[in-house]
Formats: sequence, structure tokens, C-alpha cells
Amino acid sequence: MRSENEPVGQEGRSFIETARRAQIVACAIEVIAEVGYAQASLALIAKRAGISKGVISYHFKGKDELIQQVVDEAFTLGDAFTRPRVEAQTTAAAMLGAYIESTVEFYRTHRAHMIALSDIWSAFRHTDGRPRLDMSANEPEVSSVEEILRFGQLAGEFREFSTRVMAVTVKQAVDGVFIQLAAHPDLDFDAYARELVTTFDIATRKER
Amino acid sequence: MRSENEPVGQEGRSFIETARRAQIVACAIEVIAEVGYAQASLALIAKRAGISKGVISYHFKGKDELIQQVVDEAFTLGDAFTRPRVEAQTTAAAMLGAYIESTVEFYRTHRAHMIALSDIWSAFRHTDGRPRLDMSANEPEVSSVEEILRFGQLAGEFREFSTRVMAVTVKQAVDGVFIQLAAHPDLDFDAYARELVTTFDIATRKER
DNA sequence: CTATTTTTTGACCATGCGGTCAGAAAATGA
DNA sequence: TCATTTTCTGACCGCATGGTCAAAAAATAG
Repeated sequence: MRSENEPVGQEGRSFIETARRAQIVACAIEVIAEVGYAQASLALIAKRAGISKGVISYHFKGKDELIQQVVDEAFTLGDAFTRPRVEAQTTAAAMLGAYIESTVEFYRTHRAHMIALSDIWSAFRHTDGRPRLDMSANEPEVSSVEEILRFGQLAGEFREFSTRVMAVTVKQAVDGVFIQLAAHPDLDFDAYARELVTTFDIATRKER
Repeated sequence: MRSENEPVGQEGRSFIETARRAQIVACAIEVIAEVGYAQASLALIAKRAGISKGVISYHFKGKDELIQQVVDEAFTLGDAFTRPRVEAQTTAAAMLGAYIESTVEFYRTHRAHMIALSDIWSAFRHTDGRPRLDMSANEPEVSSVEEILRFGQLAGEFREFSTRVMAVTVKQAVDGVFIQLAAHPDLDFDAYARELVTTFDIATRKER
């Protein structure tokens, strides 16, 4: 039996183990996105994968580890997508714009991941009821936005404002795409992103 | 047995029934806010109220009706608080500011309600897994913001932008208070609200 | 081919859930 | 006071869940 988070000892994971874990995580994302975390039982995920329920327990310590993998994958993919696009910019305004546009773009191309993530966010709890994912899980992303904002103020590009409040607001604005997405599946992501970029450009810049 | 949503026939609800329903709803809000919707069993809610579990089934058709009552109360209270404050304003800018400030103020004074509501929002599902509260439940509030924005554009106060995107962004910005709230329980709501008011004033106004 | 290890199966378990119900207790009314 | 209705209790039910396990099957190695 494997099922450790880190492959122990010399050997890594077997080929089968790696493939199964990836398959199970992928199926978990699909199922959670479709029926919600609360309804996404191990039995249902196993059925989707065409395997027996016990296989999940064999490859993962428990449901918790599986869900954590789903979360990790979403964050890792998202960061890998947006970070280089932001870092390619030179001005703070361009960085902020790139952050907004690339994040929205990521949401568009990874709907299932993000729907699953947002559902897990509020439903994934410790046994005593405390949330497993709270504000601190969001912190890195908010902080990276805040960094851009501070840089902009220092460089004289941006006016004075609370970088904290503005960072949270930007993050929330980008997340707001979902609200529209649920109601209008054919939402024009590009147009939406452009509106946001313009709005926050105006809201942050110094010029009068 | 009562347990209809509307009191049927001539008679309304008895004194006891009214009091019990209110008590149970209040306890449900507390428990959900503390341990989350998923952990908030009827048994736990009953225990909090100091009554037997069967009493809840006696006064409510089922858990669904109870949760719906919680949701209704939160919306009703919120609307009753913000609406008059917005309608007291004359300019669109003032209305938008009043909306932001009064909503944040409501959140501050009704933390348990709002925490419970946001948790229910994502966990409250039909038996087949479809969300019971989707974007459409938020629509009235977003629409009322959109109305303010359209009025501002018509009156020449506001620049051109998608009223839809801006309305959703404002709503999300206000909701963002929670993210801070979880990490900083001693958050300065007033300062936060003032930052938002300034930001969206700049983001929407026409003057150059 | 045979022996050993890895992987999978499907039945099984304990737990906690929402909901039900017969009967006790309390309130009400004549 | 006594009869009737309302309200409440606590045991109980069926069900779905996450998790376990002995044994079968498949892969791997000698």
C-alpha cells in the first residue's frame, strides 16, 4: 500500500499509481463540479472512474487527501498560468491588467476546476466543523496583487489607497465572473475582462 | 400539526407556534454560523434550542423549509436596512455610496446571519445536487445596483461602462468584507467602506 | 513456468443523517 | 372539573456515507 503524500524511501510512485491518482483526481473534479462537494461521494467518483470504491482508499489515505489534491492542482495550474503573464509586464498598470485578464482567461479554460474549487472552499471542513480552507488559502493571491499595487504607488503610477482593500476588491471582482457565468453560459469573458481592466485602471491611476 | 408556509384557513399561527419557529430559526442561524451548514444537523439545532429534535419536524415541513426561512430572514432584514438609506439620496453617486456603506454596516451588525447565509449559499442543494440558491437569488440586489448605475449614466454623472459588470463588481467588492473579516475580527468596517466608496466614485464618475 | 508483489474487487461495518410515530405532557375550552 | 386539542418527547427507521478487509486478479520478477 502506498498512499503517502510524499513517495517514501528510494523509489517514487509506480506508473500505475501515478496514473490512477491523476485519473481519480480528474474524476473528482468533474463530479464535484457537476453535483457539488456534498453529493460527491467516493462511490460516485469511483463509478465515474469505472473502478471500485476501494481503489480510492488504496491510493489515497482518505477522502481528505483526495480533496486536498484537487485543491492543490487548481492552485498550481492557476499560478503557473498567470504568473509569467504578469511578470512579463513592466509598468504596474500593465501588470494589474495582465493579472485580471490572465485570471479570467484561466477561469474560462478551467471551468470545472474552478467550480469544484469554489464548492470545496465552503464545504471542506475539519471533523469539528472548522473550515479547512479559509482566508489564509487565498492570501498568497491577494498578496501578489497587493505587491503590484504597492509597486504602482511607489513608482508614482497609482494614487494613494489602501492596497489591502484594493487587492481584495480586485480579487473579488475577478471572482465575480462566476456569478455571471452561472446565469449566462455563453458569457463573453474577453469583454468582461476588458471592462474590469478599464475600471481598475481608472480606479488606481494617479493622473487627474 | 401546522407546518404550512402560509397559515391556512381563517386562523393564523398560534402564539406558541410563532415563538417556536422564531426560536428555531434563530438557533439554526447560530449553529450554521458556528459549525457550518454541513455539520448543522437537526439534532444539533434542537440541542441548542433545548428541545427535542421532533419539535423541528413538527413546526417545519422539513430541514429544507427551515433553511429557506433562514435565507428569507437574512434577505428581508438586509433589504429593510439598506433600501431606505439608498432612497434617501438624490444623486446617483450618493446612492451608490449609501448602498456600499449601509450594506457593509449591515454585515457588521449581522455577522452570524451573513456567515450562515454564505455557507448555505453553496451547500444548500436539491436532492439531485443542483444548487437551491444560484445567481438568480442574488439578482435582485445586483439589479438594484445596476439601476443606480444606469440612472447615473442617464443623468450624466457617470461615464460609460457596462452597468452589468460594474454592478456585479460592486456587489462582489462589498461581499469581500468577509474575506478580511475572517482574518481580522477587529476589522475597521467604516474605513473599509470608505475606501470602497472612494474607489467606486472614481471608477464611475464622468468628470475628467 | 512459478513465486512474489502490487492492485483491484465487492461485501461488509459503524456512524450519523433526516424523518416518523405512539404516547406523554401541557394548554385550552366548556 | 373533565374532554379535547396542541405541543413535545425519545425511541426508532431506512438510508447513504467514508472506510475496512479477505480474497481474487493482474503485474512483475526469478
